Amino acid sequence: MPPAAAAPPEADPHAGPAIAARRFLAKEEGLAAQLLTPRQRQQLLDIATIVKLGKGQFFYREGQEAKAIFIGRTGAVKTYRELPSGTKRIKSFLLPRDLFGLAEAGHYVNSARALTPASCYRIELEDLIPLLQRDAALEFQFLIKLTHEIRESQRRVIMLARKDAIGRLAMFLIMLRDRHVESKSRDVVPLPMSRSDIADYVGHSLETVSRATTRLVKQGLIAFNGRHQVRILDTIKLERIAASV
Amino acid sequence: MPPAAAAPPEADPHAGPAIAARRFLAKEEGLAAQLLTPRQRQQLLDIATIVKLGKGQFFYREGQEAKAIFIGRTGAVKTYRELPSGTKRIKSFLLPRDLFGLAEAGHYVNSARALTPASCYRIELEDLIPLLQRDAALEFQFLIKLTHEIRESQRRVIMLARKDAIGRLAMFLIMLRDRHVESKSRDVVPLPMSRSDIADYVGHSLETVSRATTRLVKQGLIAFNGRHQVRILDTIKLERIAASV
DNA sequence: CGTCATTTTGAGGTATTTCAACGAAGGTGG
DNA sequence: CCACCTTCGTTGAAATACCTCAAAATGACG
Repeated sequence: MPPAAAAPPEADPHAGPAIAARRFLAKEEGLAAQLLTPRQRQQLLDIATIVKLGKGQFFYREGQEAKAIFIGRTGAVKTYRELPSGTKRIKSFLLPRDLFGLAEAGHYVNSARALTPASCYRIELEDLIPLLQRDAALEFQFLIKLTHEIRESQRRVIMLARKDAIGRLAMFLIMLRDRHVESKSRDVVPLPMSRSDIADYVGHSLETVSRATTRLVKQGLIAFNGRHQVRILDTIKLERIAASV
Repeated sequence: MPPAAAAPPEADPHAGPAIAARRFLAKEEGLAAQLLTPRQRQQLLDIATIVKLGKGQFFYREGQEAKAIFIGRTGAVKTYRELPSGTKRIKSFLLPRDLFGLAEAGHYVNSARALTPASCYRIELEDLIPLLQRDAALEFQFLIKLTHEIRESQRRVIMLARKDAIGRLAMFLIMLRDRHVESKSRDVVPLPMSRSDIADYVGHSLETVSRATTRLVKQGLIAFNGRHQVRILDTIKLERIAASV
């Protein structure tokens, strides 16, 4: 999606919430980071600390008191929830610029763990809330972020509604590619998560995902550079598969 | 979920957005209608018209220009999207108090159709936007509504991740029961939608859903009063099935 | 009360899951 | 730096569950 043309939220001091409403109701596109003014960005940086974690380490765990929110900076993070049965359900994969750490009733509802060495901005709620109180436009940017969550969730519903393994995988790959905007070659997509994480996310067994990737490779649509990097060889066909709902 | 204890948003005229932020970040519970002050409610009623439609009629169709939002009043509504392949994908079922008609780029992204004779409040964006501009707290109530959408979407993801038909159906029924707060007996749940709508929603074929309901009936967990009303006979067991992820 | 759409039930085909074993990769310690 | 060990990924075969096609039964509606 091309970024929505949007007047800077701070153009009119009274416009913040109002524009917010209009945007929400119109479901505008746009990542918060892209819409932040330089000053807003600086304000956030001023109160943010940078947290660097090694692969497998936790930013926070399910049930802990939620004192801060996080924004991806480098690397990749997954959030998930342990289920009574012991299995875990992946909730989402977070890349740079993604906001995570939203809580329910003051506690984190899932755990956030680094998939690769990762660094994130950590912003204490204690510092953030007063800032948002003063800047409705900035607050709005956070709300925009939430709409992002809605959309991701809905895309995932569409994906999960498909019954064929290859279709789901194709959608997953396309989704990942579209989120990974790091210039370079658009068709080389990093796959920082494990196959079993993918399986969890797309709602199939690990083996099924493995077989599906193998089939895509054999059909010449994708190729692997190691296990954690895919190169999309035939975008057209892959997109066709992903779109053929 | 019990309604969140919340100070009236209008207590402090400047508190609107700030409280909004805190609530969002803390993911408080609560339906907009429950949090609206009498005055806000009246303001909305003043600009709302009531639309009554017969079963099967459309509140709006996919692609139409979005000029108004709707809030369920009586009856049930479904929103769905036609897919290129001709099948339709149910996006959600709307009950009284539910907000729907959010647009993307000024147009409705799905169609809204009455499942039963239904009436809804219709609020023209033209009238709503200025009102929201004046009342940040009211605006916030609309945003709260959106978080509701996030949550429903996420619950659905959990449901779709399950692989067994009975489990999905059980979750669906519990979900519906929890949304249908109409006092009376909590265990009699109206099922205004068709089996094929359910099938679409839970991501299975119509026949599979039918077989799953039959099995639940034979196990004595539920019983039907006609096709559009279920009575939950064994809440404990049904919830156990729904929860056993 | 009859017609039509919806739902249920049945049987066969197919895709995924599960169980199991093998192979590859990554991490650790010697 | 290599060897070992553990984790992760691939592949195979059998079992299971769902899907599709088809026909009968139920219920809705005029």
